[in-house]
Amino acid sequence: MPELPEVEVVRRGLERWVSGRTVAAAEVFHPRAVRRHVPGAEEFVSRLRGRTVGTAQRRGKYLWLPLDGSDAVLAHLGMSGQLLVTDPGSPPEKHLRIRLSFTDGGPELRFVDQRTFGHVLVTALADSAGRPVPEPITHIAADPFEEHFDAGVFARRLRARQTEIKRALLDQSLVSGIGNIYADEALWRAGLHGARPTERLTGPKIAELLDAAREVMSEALEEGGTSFDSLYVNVNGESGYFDRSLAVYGRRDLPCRRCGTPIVRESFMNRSSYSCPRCQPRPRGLRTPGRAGP
DNA sequence: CCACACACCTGTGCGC
DNA sequence: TGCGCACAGGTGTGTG
Repeated sequence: MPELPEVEVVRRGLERWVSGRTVAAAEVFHPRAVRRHVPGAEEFVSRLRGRTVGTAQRRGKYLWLPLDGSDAVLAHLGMSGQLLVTDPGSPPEKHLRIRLSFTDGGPELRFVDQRTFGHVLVTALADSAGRPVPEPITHIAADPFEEHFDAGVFARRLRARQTEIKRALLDQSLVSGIGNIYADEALWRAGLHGARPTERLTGPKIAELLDAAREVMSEALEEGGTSFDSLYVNVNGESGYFDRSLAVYGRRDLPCRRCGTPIVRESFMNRSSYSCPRCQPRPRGLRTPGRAGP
């Protein structure tokens, strides 16, 4: 379940191991892995041959490798995607989907993905929110660590939404990089229940929430990325498993680290939300599912 | 334009 | 032992 910190760990790995090298050949082992590459798998392969990779880039949960010229290889890891740097001769992984070899005969880059929610494609770059990004992700908002991220614009757009705060945090067109785990953690730090209506949040509270999101993701990044199962592996194949910094996620019935109240799990958007019922009281009245408004 | 439900996937763990 | 099912959940698409 890679979110921003995990993806950043992968980006750093790509920058170290892949940037500056020239692709000798690409192979696609599963068509679903390149389903977003509109011209098809064969074109994907021919488009990559002989191209030299620039400095690895990231926005939110998306990664890309600029190519000489004006396009880039774009990747999203989805739920279970991994980018592995491996010895050229090593045996194929069970869920190996794409392999890139390089002209220097050095390590290969492999895209391995069990659940096939992730994908890779080659695309042109376009301008978005102050910098060039791959065309298919121009609708993805800047993440909170980008230089051009505008907290004022974020607060204004957030309050204009008629929705709940956790939904908004997960909306990558509003702010990118935050997934289910760090959304819960940021909400806990800010003392907000995920069902709080966005329209009634104050400017200072939104700023506090944004700071909390930045903090929790920075801390996870320092620890090498967080993930809740063994599926997430960084670019060198090492597990990014780490959960010491998590205060609520996956901690049902365990004591809140702030007040000791047992953490509760609630179902939300077909997934789990964890919160402290004392530190993060559920809003009363309006837009509580199954209840009439005042 | 906006909000939301749902499809897309596979492996794991649990109850019966 | 094996079967069925809930669960993990990010994103694009379709619907109202």
